[in-house]
Amino acid sequence: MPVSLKDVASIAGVSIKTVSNVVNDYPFVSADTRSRVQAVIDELGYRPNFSARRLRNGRSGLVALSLPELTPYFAELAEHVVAAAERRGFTVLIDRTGGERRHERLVAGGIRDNLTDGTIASPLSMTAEDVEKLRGNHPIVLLGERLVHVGVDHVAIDSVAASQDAVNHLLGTGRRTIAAIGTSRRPTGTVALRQRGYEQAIKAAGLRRDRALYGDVELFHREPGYQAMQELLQRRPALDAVFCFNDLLAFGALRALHEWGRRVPEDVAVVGFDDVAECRYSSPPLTSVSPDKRAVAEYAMELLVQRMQGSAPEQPQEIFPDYELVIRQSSAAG
Amino acid sequence: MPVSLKDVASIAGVSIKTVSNVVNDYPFVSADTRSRVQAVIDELGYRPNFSARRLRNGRSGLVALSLPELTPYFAELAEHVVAAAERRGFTVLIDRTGGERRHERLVAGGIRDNLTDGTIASPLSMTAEDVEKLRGNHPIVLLGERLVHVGVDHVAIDSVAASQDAVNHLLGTGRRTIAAIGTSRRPTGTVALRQRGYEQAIKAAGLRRDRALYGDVELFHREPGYQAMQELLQRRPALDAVFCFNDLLAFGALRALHEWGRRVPEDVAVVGFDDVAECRYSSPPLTSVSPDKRAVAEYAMELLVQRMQGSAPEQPQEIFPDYELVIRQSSAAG
DNA sequence: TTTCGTTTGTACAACGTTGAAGACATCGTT
DNA sequence: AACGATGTCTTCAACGTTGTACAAACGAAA
Repeated sequence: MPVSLKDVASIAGVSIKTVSNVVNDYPFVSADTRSRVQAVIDELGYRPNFSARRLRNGRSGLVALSLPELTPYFAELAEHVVAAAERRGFTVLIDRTGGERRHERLVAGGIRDNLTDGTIASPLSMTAEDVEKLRGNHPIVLLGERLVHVGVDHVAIDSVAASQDAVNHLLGTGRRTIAAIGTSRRPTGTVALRQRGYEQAIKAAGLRRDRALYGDVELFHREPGYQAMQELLQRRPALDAVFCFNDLLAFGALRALHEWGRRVPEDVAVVGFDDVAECRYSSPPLTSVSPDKRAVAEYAMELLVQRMQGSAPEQPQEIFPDYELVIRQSSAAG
Repeated sequence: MPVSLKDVASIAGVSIKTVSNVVNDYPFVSADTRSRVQAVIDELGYRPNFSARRLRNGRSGLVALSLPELTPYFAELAEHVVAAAERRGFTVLIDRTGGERRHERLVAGGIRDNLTDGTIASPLSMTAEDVEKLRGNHPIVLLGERLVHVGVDHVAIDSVAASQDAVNHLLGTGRRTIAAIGTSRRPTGTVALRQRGYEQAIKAAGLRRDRALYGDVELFHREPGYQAMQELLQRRPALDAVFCFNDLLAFGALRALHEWGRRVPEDVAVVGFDDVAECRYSSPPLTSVSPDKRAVAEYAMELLVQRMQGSAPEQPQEIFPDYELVIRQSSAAG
């Protein structure tokens, strides 16, 4: 049923290769032949067979984007990655891992049996060894915090500095009892860095570290943020600020604060991380660390393309795109 | 560099086909041979070549999900579609069309040169003819409102009834001056249906249609919702309810109402559409029409699989999954 | 022992495409 | 007139896989 080069060739009265040449804009085809062949192509509605092409020349033009889930931050990032890929003639295949290590390992292995030419991954639970062992020679670029000692390119903003900036901003508006939501007993990856930034800022301000101000959390979603905020309010009713490790946690926290009758920002200031679109419309609008998502996507694609072309330097690259703290009402001076 | 069947075969001392048989769990392979071959496969880290397989047997195991953009509703829907596909052994390739007709037409044509086995699409600007002409015999299932007279399967909740329910609910809490946000001068697709539902409910309640209560909008985003709400408040300061054609518009409207000092729900009730996660955390939490997204995704995949297998009935199917109106604080009795 | 059926393995061709290499005109030079 | 250069098109092989058809080995039944 599908139309192949052969069909076009036989009708146009030329060889298969000539049709192929027309399709691929090979220069040495006479205008006459070209238009004649093109007419038949249009007539029959020929479309190149992707698999055959890839089988022959080893490139699929596909790039995998592997994300834990399609939450707002990742969705916004994905939009930028798709755009960046399109500019370079690649198609993005978005793979949702659910943060499961088994699935993520599959991805590092070249996703679904070498279907794609390269992978941009934002791993949650994958370990350094997983990446090392499984990627083989499949080009891969990691988004988000670096897994220690992994010889792989990666692109991420400086989470420690950004977190410090966020907490310093809270300190600057006179807050002194600053909680954190998104912490963990055994912090790894992103959590470890943001937690470190928080602690360094607290310490630098001469405040003491208070474990009761840590809102531990399993997932970076709204509901856990809501829960954590409630627990914090029970333990430390006098807290006057919260730094949330991502925006969703902050939205949950805002709801809890509202229910407890705490005014934001008068009683409690709140800062988030990621600066998703929702920040501008929450009540009150949320102050947030805003990574330059476009830059993250652009750098990631650029690195990946270099790897795929083999034009990248030997040693793994690390890129830290810009970020800024976007100050909104949720952290106005109390 | 990559390991092929040939490599495995030569090392294991069997034919290529035997290795293939082991890989594909072909029954008539002795346990002995099987384990020996499997050992070599593991040893060499063999992975089947996707393109070669597809070239040979005509199936890629890929399904395209074509969406205008990765806004919250589509992102949530995508999660469900990915899950539904995974259950059936398919991988989803998410394609972001940007709502551009040119891009959507590409998709209907079998996305990127028959890379996928089928397509689930949520078209924005594609016309009936586009679909008819271009899909060829590529299996396709449409999400969202039906394009008139298109002979293609489609899955969507009954938008007219759902909109009526939403407006009736507002009427039931005593509201009488009910605006709509998301309308259009020349409504098509989703907009047409929701607008019709709104108008029918208004008329059935014996109220008169008031063009000044229509908040026309270009995009279903937060910002246009915000703008539209402001204009409505200028034109009809006494309005006591707003029905928004999706949640993002409603979030924008909430912000505008807040800035104008209108209390929600006391002064103005607000209802949205889609019931995205954000609804439960907005201020106040947003009443919204909640489509059974899981069912939408499940039905769509089921239909698509049937089409791909050729086991679907001749005439195009239409499926209307369940929905419910989830009532939250934003529309509590004023 | 012969015969037949079952189990296990192999050889071959083909899927649609493109790179390499070459055939064949045509044309301008010498 | 012979020559190479150039432009245009073709032939051939190969990418890695699997369906088809068949061969070999084996055991059981006659």
